[in-house]
Amino acid sequence: MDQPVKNPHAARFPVYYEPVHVCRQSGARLGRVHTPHGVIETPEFMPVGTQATVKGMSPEELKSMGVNILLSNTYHLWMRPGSDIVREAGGLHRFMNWDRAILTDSGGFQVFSLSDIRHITEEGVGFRSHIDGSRHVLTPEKSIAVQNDLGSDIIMAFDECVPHPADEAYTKNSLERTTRWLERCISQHKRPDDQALFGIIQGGVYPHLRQQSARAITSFDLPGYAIGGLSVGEPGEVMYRMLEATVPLMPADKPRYLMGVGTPDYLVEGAIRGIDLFDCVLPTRIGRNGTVLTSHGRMIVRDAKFARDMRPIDESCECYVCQNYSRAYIRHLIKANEMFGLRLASWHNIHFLMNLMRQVREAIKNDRLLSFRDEFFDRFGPWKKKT
RNA sequence: GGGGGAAUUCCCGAGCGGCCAAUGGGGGCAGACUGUAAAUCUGUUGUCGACGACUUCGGUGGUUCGAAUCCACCUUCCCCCA
Repeated sequence: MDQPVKNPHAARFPVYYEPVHVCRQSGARLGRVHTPHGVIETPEFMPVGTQATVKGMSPEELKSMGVNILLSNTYHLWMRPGSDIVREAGGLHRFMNWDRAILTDSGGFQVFSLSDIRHITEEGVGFRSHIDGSRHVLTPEKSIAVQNDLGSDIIMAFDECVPHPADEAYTKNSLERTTRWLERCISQHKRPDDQALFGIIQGGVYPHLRQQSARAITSFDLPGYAIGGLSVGEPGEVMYRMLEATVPLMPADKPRYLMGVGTPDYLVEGAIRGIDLFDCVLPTRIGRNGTVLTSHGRMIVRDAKFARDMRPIDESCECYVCQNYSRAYIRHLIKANEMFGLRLASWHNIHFLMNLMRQVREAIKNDRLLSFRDEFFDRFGPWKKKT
């Protein structure tokens, strides 16, 4: 049978948080997020599969690395193939042959990333399709309806991911609109028994706005909450301060998700500040573009200096890629535009981050996450190279 | 044997008297990438003691104040006719 229920929300929500341990050294928390498609040990990283696939990777390969939850996207699947088709396929899990948990983003990030081809109003966001230029309006109601069709375990409220920099007035106005949109999302949600709706806290780089948003969003009784609008170009220190201003206002008995975060330093620092879930395109994107993660930092394996380097990407890595292929071979494949090279680089990078999170959880369990951070980054070095 | 065309910086290929170290691709080199309009994008790619100088556009001579660009010959390649 299931784990013993330690959380009062278990009876009310399809997704709930089970606390396991709090690191006495850092205050970071170890836990389990229960979903209709399995349990996720947290803190955890979610690979991104925007178009119902983690680019280049099969579900079996992801499972072999211990991936228990991945992220997909409302906007993209709405545009193509259309949420009706996914619904007819039996839902996103069956459509993409993934029987573990799925979280879908609401399209809120596309309000940010497609800023050149969209227009925001109180009603919603008008988009020109990035595929064929046709006009569409994504509203909170539409986003939730699409996500209800997709059938993901965790669905996200429709928000505006505010760009950086944005002035205080704009940020405040936007966050308040995002809060009003949340109410509409909740009203529209038709599957609260098997899909958990998470609200998203905004507020840009202004601590008091972050707090205003956190209070407003968490005043709605939802199964989980996310922090959005960070990691959009602001300095790392600013992001950490925003987390410190926000996380304490988020309920301790519900999952906390930091959206779009990604680099090893942000993952560890986020965990230290009480975050449970992260997602990022980073491992697959930089992999496809020729960069791999190693215990000694980033390595642009595409570079000429690896042409005759027969060592694995990371000599201390136990992943399938490092057990079987050399830097020279992967560099060759990428230079030659062979898809297998893109796959191998993505594969290793996902493994690297999954493994990092395993180590983070182990460190929390042993009350030594701060020590682990220092040891890890002593070798890894800064993400941004000093110039 | 006769007639016509072409040779450009690593490759392809623009340029057809000065604004040309020479457009544009490719390739090479380097960098970026954070809820994916991304197998994408950006920079760079003759040499040097380098906001200037020097050597380059098949070769050799020539015309001109000045040539990758015009002329002559040579070399190589391609096409057509016999």
